[in-house]
Amino acid sequence: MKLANRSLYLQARDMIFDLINDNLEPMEKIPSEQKLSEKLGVSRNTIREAIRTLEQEGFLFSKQGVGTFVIGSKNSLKTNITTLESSTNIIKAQGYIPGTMNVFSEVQTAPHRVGKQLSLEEKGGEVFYIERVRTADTTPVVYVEDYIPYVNGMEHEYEEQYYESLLKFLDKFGMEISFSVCSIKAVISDDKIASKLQLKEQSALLLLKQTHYSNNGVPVLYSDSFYLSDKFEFNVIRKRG
Amino acid sequence: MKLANRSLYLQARDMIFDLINDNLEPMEKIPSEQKLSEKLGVSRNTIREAIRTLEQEGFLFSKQGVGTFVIGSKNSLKTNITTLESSTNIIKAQGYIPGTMNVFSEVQTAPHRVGKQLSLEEKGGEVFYIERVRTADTTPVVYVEDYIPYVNGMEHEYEEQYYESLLKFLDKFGMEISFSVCSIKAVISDDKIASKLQLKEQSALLLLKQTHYSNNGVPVLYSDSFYLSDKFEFNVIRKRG
DNA sequence: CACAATTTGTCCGTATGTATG
DNA sequence: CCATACATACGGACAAATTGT
Repeated sequence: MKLANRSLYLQARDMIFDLINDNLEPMEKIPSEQKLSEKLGVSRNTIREAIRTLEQEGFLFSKQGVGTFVIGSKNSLKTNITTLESSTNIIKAQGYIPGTMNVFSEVQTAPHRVGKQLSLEEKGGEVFYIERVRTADTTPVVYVEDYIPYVNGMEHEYEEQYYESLLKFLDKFGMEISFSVCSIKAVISDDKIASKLQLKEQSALLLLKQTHYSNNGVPVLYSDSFYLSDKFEFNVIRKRG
Repeated sequence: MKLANRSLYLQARDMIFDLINDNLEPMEKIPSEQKLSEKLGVSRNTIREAIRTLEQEGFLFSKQGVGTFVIGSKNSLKTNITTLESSTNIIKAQGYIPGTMNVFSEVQTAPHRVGKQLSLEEKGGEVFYIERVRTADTTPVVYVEDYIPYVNGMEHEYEEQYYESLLKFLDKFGMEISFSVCSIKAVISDDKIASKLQLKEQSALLLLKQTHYSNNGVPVLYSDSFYLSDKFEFNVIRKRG
């Protein structure tokens, strides 16, 4: 009972997801696990996996003895912060056309706080530093500083084609990102950031300080991302412990 | 095989959690599911449930074919934003003594945006409004505005003992909060907030706009919380989709 | 108030698939 | 090719919560 390159429970997730978006309203009850199991021809456990996934994504919640209900559909939930997405996809998700400006990069010695996060203390501590401004419909909306543990010749590989997707660039060096540990802060624009983002007055920025890890648990990227808060909305479902 | 009032997999979770905090360093490998299954005398499925829970809490990550590793221990991870906690607990978690100042409350007509979130359009749309400043070691750190669908006589029940825990107050009215849908923004302090939080200069604030739901999926509380960002750190583990 | 029906939650066992070294 | 470890999938059984009779 094995199909496609997408596991059964993810196929079930997709079907339930479509059901939510096409036929159900927020707070409406979805069919029972038993019914879905029969309807989709998979075991109840597989359905539970699918529902669990949609719960984590913030679309559903379950109540023992009662049922499983829709929290929000595709359109009601914007950017879920627990899902690690490229700025490109985040900009797209908010309905804009993404672009890139003012790219600057160089090989440099890692600042102390960055070296610490990337475990570069012993070795020379060199990083490939990249600075970018991302735009939405040509308006600057995000300023990002990336620090990547330096690999010889890396700077020559970084070409215009990679401006838009750092993730693809990192893949080339066997640094596939799996997850990030993210600290969320609010800051007020200083002169540097105001200039980068072409701000006329002081603005509130959402700062995501992130250490990204490969699927081996090795830190492969540290980044500070400054999002213009009036243009962006991050969401999260918080559950009582 | 049923004990206590805490399910087996949660007991297993607790034991693995202790193992992490007492014996293991970040990025270290924990024993295999098989070993843990034998050691704790439960099925591998139950161990997987426990590990899954700790993954969601941001303490572990697993890699197929390799093992499961520690991301951070209790002390390295501060406030995980995906866990819904009272301000009281958040302040405690950051190492301060919590307090409350400037409590103001009244029954009022719900502002439009609030009424919409609480589905109060039809009925008169009255809410019990509460304004509080929370302190950490007597320094103001959070300003909160709460809106609760009004129940007759509610304002007379709201006494000093509930200043610290709105959750307990809501329990009294059968409005037990189960989860919240939270939108994260950054804002600059305006005159009102500056006065409430006794700020001398413009400050960056982390704004959590939250609609809280009971375990029946009924919205029972809308709140705007303004956290002084230099005092607080919210964390989240973001995983690639 | 008691009881049954429904629905999700927990737990077990087993088997096979997939990734890594 | 093999051993190890996690991932997926099936099946069954009973527990716990809620709702209706």
